[in-house]
Amino acid sequence: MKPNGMMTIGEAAARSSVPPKTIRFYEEAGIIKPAARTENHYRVYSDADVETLRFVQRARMLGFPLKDVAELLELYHDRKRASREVKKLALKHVAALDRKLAELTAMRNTIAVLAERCQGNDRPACPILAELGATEH
Amino acid sequence: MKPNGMMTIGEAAARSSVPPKTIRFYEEAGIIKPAARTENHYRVYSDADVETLRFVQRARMLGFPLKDVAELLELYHDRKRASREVKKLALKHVAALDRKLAELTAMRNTIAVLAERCQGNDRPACPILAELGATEH
DNA sequence: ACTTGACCTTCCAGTTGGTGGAAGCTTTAC
DNA sequence: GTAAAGCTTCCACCAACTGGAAGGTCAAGT
Repeated sequence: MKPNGMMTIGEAAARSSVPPKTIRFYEEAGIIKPAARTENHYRVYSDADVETLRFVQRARMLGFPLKDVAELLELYHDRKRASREVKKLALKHVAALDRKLAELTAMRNTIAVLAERCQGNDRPACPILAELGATEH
Repeated sequence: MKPNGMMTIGEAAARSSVPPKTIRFYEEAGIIKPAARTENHYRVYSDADVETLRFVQRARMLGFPLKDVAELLELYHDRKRASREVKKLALKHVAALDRKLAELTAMRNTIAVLAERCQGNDRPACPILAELGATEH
């Protein structure tokens, strides 16, 4: 564990697992505060900034949209937050994931069933194309 | 059932459930062949074109990426195709869907577990934020 | 001292699959 | 006759980055 220190974007990237390009993008997008600069315009990051970046990274890995990540970050830094707000965002995201899962599962099963019925040989007959080309539903 | 007839993009859109904008986009993207034109530059569609659009629409509803839709369409119009090719595309897509499903399911479960442990009240304590802000993995 | 390579900076383009709107021409309906 | 509806093209925008070009800076090696 190194003590507090300022670092360049490259090191902050290495420590947070967020690539430099993405850090700049988050800054531009208003997800994180603009970094301080050295006299030669290099961005400078503190350990606290790295923590923030890690937070963003974890939230993204859980699939939260960036807008929600920004809100979560605000709540994270607000000592007077109500956990109700956080839970609301989390449950909203779970609901969105459930919708997406249902959609993808339906697709997957439809195609898998069709593929199973397809011979997969040299001949043209194919239930997959037949289904896609069906005139009637 | 109307007999064969030429129609404008609006009617083709209505019959195929693919909006005019999207039809033009598919043409621009090379998914479908450029439509014939009248002397006043209006696009003209035949019943066969509508069939093609419906094919594209169904393939998209099953989540096939546009590139794969283009390939499927080519196979669909090739009487000498091997169903092997079609099946290969279908199984590749099933595999992609399975990967996505695994990813989303993992996200969903992680967040659901965290949310369950969150009181969701006025107070700031929150396992969701705690997890996102965790210094150690 | 100088050069090379690895950083950093900004800006622009591309990705995927469309959607919305502006500006302008036709055609249709009243 | 005129206005609404529908057609045309082109440009911009959504998410969430990623890649590359052009140029500035800095540390190390010779």
